[in-house]
Amino acid sequence: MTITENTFTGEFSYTLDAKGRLNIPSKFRSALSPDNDKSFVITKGMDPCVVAYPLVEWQQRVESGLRELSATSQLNRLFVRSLTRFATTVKLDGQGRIQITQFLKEYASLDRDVRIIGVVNKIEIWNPDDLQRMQDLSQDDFDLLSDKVIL
Amino acid sequence: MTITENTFTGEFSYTLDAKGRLNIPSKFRSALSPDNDKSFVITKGMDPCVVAYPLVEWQQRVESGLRELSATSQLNRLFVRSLTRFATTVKLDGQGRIQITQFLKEYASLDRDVRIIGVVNKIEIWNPDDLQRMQDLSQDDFDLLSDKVIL
DNA sequence: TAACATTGTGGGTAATAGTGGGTAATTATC
DNA sequence: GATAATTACCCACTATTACCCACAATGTTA
Repeated sequence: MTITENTFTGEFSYTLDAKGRLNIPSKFRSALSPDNDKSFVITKGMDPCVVAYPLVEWQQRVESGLRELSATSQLNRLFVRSLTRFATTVKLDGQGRIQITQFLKEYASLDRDVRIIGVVNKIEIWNPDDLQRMQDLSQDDFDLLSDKVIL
Repeated sequence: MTITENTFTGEFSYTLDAKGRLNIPSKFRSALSPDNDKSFVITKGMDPCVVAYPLVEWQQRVESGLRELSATSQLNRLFVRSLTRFATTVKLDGQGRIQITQFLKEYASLDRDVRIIGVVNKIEIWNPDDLQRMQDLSQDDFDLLSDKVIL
């Protein structure tokens, strides 16, 4: 399998059932490398959505990054707290679903229908209405960033 | 084999069958280098068409660039989302066909008859009517571009 | 020119994915 | 420590997808 591990793309519609369980798209599950122990870390996104990192991605990129931030700066302390406070490790059940915590459901106003999108190294879980309300990039913004990728 | 790998040229007419499958021209399939694992990444084009990149092309040019962008910047988040949301990795089936997602079919208004064109490092999939409506370049346009390429 | 291989297209069937619900195990509450 | 609430695990159903086989049309080779 040449597909890059722990890399996610695409948008999918799923339903959050009465028990608060949410199916993870099969494509995302198979992209998850085995060392993740079928686990994600879900937390509050910077946008009004839930963000899910593969467990190792969270440990290696996020946690270790936060470790480097000096706690003498109040800004740093607030930032670290905002990310870790609501972070929970969740494991896929036999059917490939995860459990979304009550707090995160409310934060992202997740009801029954949700939209799941892959954002390269992590996954975002949105209320469809909120996602649609997100403004598009202007051409100027796009031009600003277009040297990062070659389409 | 004298053809350059992962380089596509020419225009072809194909049909999207009832199951949403689309044949990829044999010439394009044989131009696809083995490390692509017979896979493309299909996504929304800037024009009203579907664009398909060889998997490694997408990984090297787009994905790796996006990975470097810090998600603490809102602009970056919008940018990454706008590129990955509509991107799906698809693999050729035994007959050399790919599956076009519902969203992309609607976006490019693809019905039964489609036109597939090679655009150097990627492939575009068009509704024949839309493609015809695209105007050709004028001499002025050519002049504007003349310092970019040497023909 | 006849035999053969390749290509584009269609369809049947088995496997998989998404969803829902029951029950036992675990955790929380009083 | 007993009871209630929550979670984890198992089973089940349906729709979709992946895989296989088939065939006509075209191109290629002997």
